[in-house]
Amino acid sequence: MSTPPPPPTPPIPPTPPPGEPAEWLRLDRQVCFALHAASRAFDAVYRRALRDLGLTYPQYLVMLVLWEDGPLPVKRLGERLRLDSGTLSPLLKRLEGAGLVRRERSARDERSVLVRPTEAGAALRERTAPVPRQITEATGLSLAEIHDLATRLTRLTASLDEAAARL
Amino acid sequence: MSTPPPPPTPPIPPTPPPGEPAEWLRLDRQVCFALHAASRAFDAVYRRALRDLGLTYPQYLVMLVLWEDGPLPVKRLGERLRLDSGTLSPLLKRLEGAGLVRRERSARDERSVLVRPTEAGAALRERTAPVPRQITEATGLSLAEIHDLATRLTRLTASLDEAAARL
DNA sequence: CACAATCAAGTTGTGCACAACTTAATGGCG
DNA sequence: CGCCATTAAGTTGTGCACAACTTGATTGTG
Repeated sequence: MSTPPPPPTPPIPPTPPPGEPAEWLRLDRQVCFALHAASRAFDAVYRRALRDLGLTYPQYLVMLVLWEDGPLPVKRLGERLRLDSGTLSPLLKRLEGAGLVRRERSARDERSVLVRPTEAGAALRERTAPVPRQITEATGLSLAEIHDLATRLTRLTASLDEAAARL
Repeated sequence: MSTPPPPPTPPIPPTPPPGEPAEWLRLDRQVCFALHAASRAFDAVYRRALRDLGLTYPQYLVMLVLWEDGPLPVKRLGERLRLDSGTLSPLLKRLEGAGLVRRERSARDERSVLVRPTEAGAALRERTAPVPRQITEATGLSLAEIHDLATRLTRLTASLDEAAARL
């Protein structure tokens, strides 16, 4: 290894008051560092929780959607997960290589490719049962807090999307 | 571990309340999707804000640290940013190729490499002045809300790190 | 009907992130 | 002193994410 795995030294002062416009730089730094770090920390926890199942975190998200919604065209999968074909195509190819999904071109619309869990893919669902609990426990948050956080983040994402469209 | 009182908690979620353990799966899905999506949305906004400067978001974070702290060895940079040499080495090589930093091996400790902004790198700082404001505005949040969010995320990251170490 | 615009997937190229490994310098301890 | 564990940085390989592009099917409009 090259650097400490979890020796987090968040560059954040103990109690920085939210204040004047001059604080923008510092606050911007804080929130972007914090979100970036949180996202990577989440990834790390999922990686460990999923490693025995042979799934990466994004692959797990794909399987979750397929388990809940059933077979979907790549397009819809991308809408659900906010991912484009440039990301999904190779990811799905790997899932197919692992025998977890099948891809079949739609007869109705030859452009569309339906992604469907295989038997093995469906069977894997049971083995993921302990994962959500592991994750929620790892957050150290109550269910109410998790729910609140998810809600805030969803709203934040909507604002950011809107702003990105204007840039 | 229970976290301190969920601060103001101004916005009550428009979605159903958190409930029993049976809700874990759904909540886990919500929060992991939400955090993943928020992180990517943030990246997208930064990407657009920084594109005329020729910086990626992680490169910008590196420059921010160097601007604030001055020349640092790769090791310390990695501690600040939670990144290891496997990520930093090629990133720094690109920054050096762009003429924004110089890397010089320490005479005192031949293992260590000091990263130092060049003139051009220091000059770039002014051009990034509008970025923090653009980002904070894109979030649609008040400074107090941003501060609160950053605090929560930092705590969350600490919990996740601790849990990851146990897995 | 023809044909241009649109659309779904896939491909290519760049960059980030991390695990596992290598290399070289350092420091500690007998 | 001599040797070995540790350390810093870099390298390699895998996978995700996205922009820009290609290919082939479909749709809409004259």
